[in-house]
Amino acid sequence: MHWADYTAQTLKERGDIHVCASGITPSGEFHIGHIREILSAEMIHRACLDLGLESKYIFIVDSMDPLRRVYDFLSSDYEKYIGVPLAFIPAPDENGNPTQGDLNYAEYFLKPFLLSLEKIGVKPEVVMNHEVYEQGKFAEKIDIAINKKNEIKTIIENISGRELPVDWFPYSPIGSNGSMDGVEVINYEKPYVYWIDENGVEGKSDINKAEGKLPWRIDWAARWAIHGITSEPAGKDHGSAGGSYDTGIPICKLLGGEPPSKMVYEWIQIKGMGPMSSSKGVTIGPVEALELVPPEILRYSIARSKVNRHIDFDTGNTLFEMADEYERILSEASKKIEGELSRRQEIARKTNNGALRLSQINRGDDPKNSWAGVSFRHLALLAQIKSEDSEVWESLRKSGHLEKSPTTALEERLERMRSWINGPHFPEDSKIEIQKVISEKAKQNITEEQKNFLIKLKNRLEKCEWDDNSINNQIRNTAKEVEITIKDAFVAIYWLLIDKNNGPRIVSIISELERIEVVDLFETISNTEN
RNA sequence: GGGCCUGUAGCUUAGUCAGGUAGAGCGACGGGCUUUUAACCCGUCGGCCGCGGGUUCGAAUCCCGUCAGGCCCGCCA
Repeated sequence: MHWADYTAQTLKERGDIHVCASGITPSGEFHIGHIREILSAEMIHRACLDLGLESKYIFIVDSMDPLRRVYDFLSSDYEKYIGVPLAFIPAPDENGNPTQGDLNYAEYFLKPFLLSLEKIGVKPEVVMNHEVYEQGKFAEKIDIAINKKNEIKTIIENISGRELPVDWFPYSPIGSNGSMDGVEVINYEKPYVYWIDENGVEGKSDINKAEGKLPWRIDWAARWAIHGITSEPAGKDHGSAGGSYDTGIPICKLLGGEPPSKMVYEWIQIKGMGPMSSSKGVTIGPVEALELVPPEILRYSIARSKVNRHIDFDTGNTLFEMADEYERILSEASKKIEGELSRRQEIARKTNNGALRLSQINRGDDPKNSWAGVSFRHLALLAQIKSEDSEVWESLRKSGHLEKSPTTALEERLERMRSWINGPHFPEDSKIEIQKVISEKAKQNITEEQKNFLIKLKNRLEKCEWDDNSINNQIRNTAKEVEITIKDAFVAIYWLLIDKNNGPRIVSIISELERIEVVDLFETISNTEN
């Protein structure tokens, strides 16, 4: 059974109404790791619906979280905003300077991310956390937290093993300069928290407004209660013993809520580069990813892995494998079952089908409609030697991959394939560049005998039938005639045509090219000294 | 120091929650397509399931121990 279905089944025991949630702090560019946060919850949500439960999916944006420090992509002008909630800070421009517009910092980073989510079919109910504070929905929980300050302190200290300062207070008010840093609480009289900030200014914060916030560990527990969250997968940073999930559970109960059961997902890493980190520039943005990877396959990359396994996000060779795996599972799903399946095969099939189902952009879409019918590898090959899409379709019809017109799924694949090929992530060894003239490297690698062969071959290619069969025959016959091995003959052609000593079946490539193009290239070899 | 996760074929892994003869993909190798490498098709090889103990008629699966790798433990999610 797929992990999302399994989770949904577990949730069913708890009740019939569910709220699945994700929470992310918009402190910088969103990256592919955040997609896992989102999709883990969203897939559970879909699985709940598929199980006949009532469910909604909310995406809580931690817009009330303060700016921690001046990140590398920000100018030093942001110094003054440290400690200020992200919703109350102006968005940066492309140079990292604060802008004058209406857009705040949180929205600035959120907006493009939401667009990407739309493309992968995620339609969350977006909750801006600072608005929840503004609406006074946190007030009751803040009041309880302050009244039960010592109990909460004990929970945090016992479970996390961390010692809190003597003047610790379960609410951080915003001081006179807008920052929560260095503000000391001096009194609480519902609904006001009285404080003195680092400039010596005194003031009060109304807990019914966004004039301060709960510290993270309590904030999280409080929102479970406020929104009635029943499922919130969290990154493994929260999952370790004594982490915020562990303290959140008893705190949530203390605040009168029923916490979700703990679920921890592993992180996505970029292959060979360790964990995703905005500050180190080790990121692939969802926007960038979606330019390369079809949306259902991006979803599949999350759906196929169990939550507790880390994912190596790799835009190189493994992308070929993953995309082809998607196609394969898809075609297996529609195959008729022959004979009895063993229990294990049954499980595998169910899991795969679950992954396919949850990978669809729109819930309920038939996975079969996303079938492209061509492997990524083959498409990559064609996309590189055919500049016009129509030529690609023509070739696919010839090879029997395509009957009539390409499906939308296939058209979109080709479009992304082209941006993948032209971008920096396409694997070097999969690149095929048809040469216009013989390269220096090729000259050095081609012997005198091979050169003779190529010149002879050119003459024949000028007039032979232009199909795989006769081109191949010309090559073999010519090789025989000049007495070089078939292998040497092909190696020479590879060097001339693609500047490498091997590659895909070269005859097929030649026949896909225009005769004139090939002959012109062959022409350039006769002018070389060896 | 505390804890989490992972360890199954060369590589990526399924199967572990519900114990019942170890599955798949890729790669490699071989073959087919009058063709030779990365399009298509078929086949073969390949696993003391990290190691040691225990429970059981039976363990990859449960229990204990052990080793190895990855990761988390600041109001950073």
